[in-house]
Amino acid sequence: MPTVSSEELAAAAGVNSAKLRKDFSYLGSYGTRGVGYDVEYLVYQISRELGLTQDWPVVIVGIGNLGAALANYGGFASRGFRVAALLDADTALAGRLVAGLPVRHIDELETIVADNQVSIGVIATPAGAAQEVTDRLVAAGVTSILNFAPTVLSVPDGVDVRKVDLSIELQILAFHEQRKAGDDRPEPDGDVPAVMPA
Amino acid sequence: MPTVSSEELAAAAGVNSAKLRKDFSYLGSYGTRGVGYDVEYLVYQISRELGLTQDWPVVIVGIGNLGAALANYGGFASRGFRVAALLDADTALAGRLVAGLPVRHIDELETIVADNQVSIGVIATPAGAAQEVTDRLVAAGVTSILNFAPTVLSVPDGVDVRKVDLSIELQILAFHEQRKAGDDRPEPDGDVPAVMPA
DNA sequence: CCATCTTTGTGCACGCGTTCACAAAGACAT
DNA sequence: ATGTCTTTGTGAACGCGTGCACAAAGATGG
Ligand SMILES: NC(=O)c1ccc[n+]([C@@H]2O[C@H](COP(=O)([O-])OP(=O)(O)OC[C@H]3O[C@@H](n4cnc5c(N)ncnc54)[C@H](O)[C@@H]3O)[C@@H](O)[C@H]2O)c1
Ligand SMILES: NC(=O)c1ccc[n+]([C@@H]2O[C@H](COP(=O)([O-])OP(=O)(O)OC[C@H]3O[C@@H](n4cnc5c(N)ncnc54)[C@H](O)[C@@H]3O)[C@@H](O)[C@H]2O)c1
Repeated sequence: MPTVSSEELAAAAGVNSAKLRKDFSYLGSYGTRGVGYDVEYLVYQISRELGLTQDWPVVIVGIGNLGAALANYGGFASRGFRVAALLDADTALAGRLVAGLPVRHIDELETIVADNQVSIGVIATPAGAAQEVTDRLVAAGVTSILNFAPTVLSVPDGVDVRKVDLSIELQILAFHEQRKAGDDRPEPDGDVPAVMPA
Repeated sequence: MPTVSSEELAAAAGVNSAKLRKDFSYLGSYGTRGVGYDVEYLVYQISRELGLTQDWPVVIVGIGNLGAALANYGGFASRGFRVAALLDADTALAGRLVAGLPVRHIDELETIVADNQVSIGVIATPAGAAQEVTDRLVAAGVTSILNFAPTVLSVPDGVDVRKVDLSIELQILAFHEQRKAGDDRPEPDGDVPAVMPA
């Protein structure tokens, strides 16, 4: 039986082995003292706890540059996500195949969500349409939204929203970049704090 | 002079006002007791500290579905980022205009990075090419990388990498989704922990 | 069956970020 | 000027996640 110790896993992940064991302990006692963890069983338990053993249908709304790129992304299917439908308001797009799926009109949203029991929606529309699309998704029964539009969405309690914003990612990089440059070239005026958390 | 209090800002941001004041204090004492913060001056100081007052040239490598979508993203320029060049290995793409910029061949990478003092690179190539592209970017002088390819990149010390992974965003949503569903339908067998950190 | 050896599971202590609470600062009115 | 009132800036307490350290579990060999 192939096994792995918390020490090996911790080294591979670059974390402390005690933290790893404590995290695993929240899922139950799946290890064998003196031996380690049964790899296959551990993978299954973690997958189950993370929700990877079930199939999650998702809809993508807004099949423009970004929406099409997302639809083509293979990492989707390989992690248990199935694209139930691609939706767009543009009637000229309707029926066109993107990543092997036909683009359907936004007015089919309610039917598609209900028929496929979709609980996760991806928004790749322009910012101006994002709130309206969100409201329709929520009304149709979607309770998790991944938002790529640069807007803050308001949703009722019980609905989760995650926002992906390229600008913020770049700003974080730029911030560290500035600090790297500043280390050997301190600001001449004293308005920069002497100490600041990293 | 338009001002704002830490209490107002905290309410708007949904955080504790003391935390907000302490955070601001790391940038210096820009507030006036009994009044609040001068909005314009505060915005400038925060912008400067975050590196938003300077112009950051970036290169995007891999102008496929995703790379083109990123190049078209307007949020780039509005936050002080300037796309210095679009690079791709496909010679058929060379010269084609994407978002108003010509696609240039990957072999121009070193020259472009040096000429424009590019310190930030965005990788949107297939996973198989990402490490090779990274190595060339780093060798050319890039010290911050935003990676969209589903691979872990290895870089020397001093180089920052941020990874954007749609699958993980969806997995986080799916995890919470599963917990929502599980609240009213507890698992019959006892292998689910009674308590677990949110 | 007992001894030994490895590795888990976890109590406890430490450190850091968050929050409380208040003295000091400064605006503004009288 | 002096007093009052608002809001900052920060010392101190609190809470939580991380890491240490070790007893208990269980495999393995004699
Ligand atoms: N978060 C990021 O990093 C990032 C990166 C790039 C783009 N974006 C954002 O993603 C969104 C899409 O970008 P894009 O480049 O694909 O834009 P796009 O214009 O190419 O595509 C938008 C699509 O949405 C459709 N649409 C418009 N209104 C709609 C509605 N009410 N219902 C359904 N569909 C509708 C349009 O027909 C179009 O096909 C934009 O908001 C953009 O700012 C975000
Ligand atoms: N992180 C995410 O959420 C997410 C989403 C979608 C796609 N992706 C990933 O982004 C990457 C790009 O996706 P895509 O759909 O645009 O793929 P794509 O195939 O449309 O584009 C890839 C581009 O990279 C170019 N390329 C290949 N090798 C290169 C090299 N050595 N140097 C320079 N350019 C090279 C190709 O010519 C092509 O134009 C993939 O790795 C994909 O898995 C990530």
